[in-house]
Amino acid sequence: MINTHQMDGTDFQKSVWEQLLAIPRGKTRTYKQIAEAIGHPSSYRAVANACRANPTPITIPCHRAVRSDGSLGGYSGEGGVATKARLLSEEGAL
DNA sequence: CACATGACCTAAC
DNA sequence: TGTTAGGCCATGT
Repeated sequence: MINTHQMDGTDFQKSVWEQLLAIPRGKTRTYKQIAEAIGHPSSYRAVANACRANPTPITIPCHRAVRSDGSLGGYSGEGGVATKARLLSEEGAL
């Protein structure tokens, strides 16, 4: 288990990261769904920013966040969206 | 405090 | 199906 509360960032970001960690392996959630999950249904923009501001893409499965259209969106980690697509493919979410 | 940024969303053409 | 335009919110400068 990982304590997001000991990481750097605002409470909002911590909440977002917590939801990301709550996403089961092989599954994907839209940014808007995450926004609703943390109690900020209209902050989907900030949610995407929180993911981008994610300090540890390794510890946090930020690659499980996709767009409502089904597009991958983006990825700040190494390899960019290419790595994101590969990770999802490895997990069977693609 | 005001402006600019971004891994977005929805509707309209 | 692809593109354009407007709205939306937390963060950083």
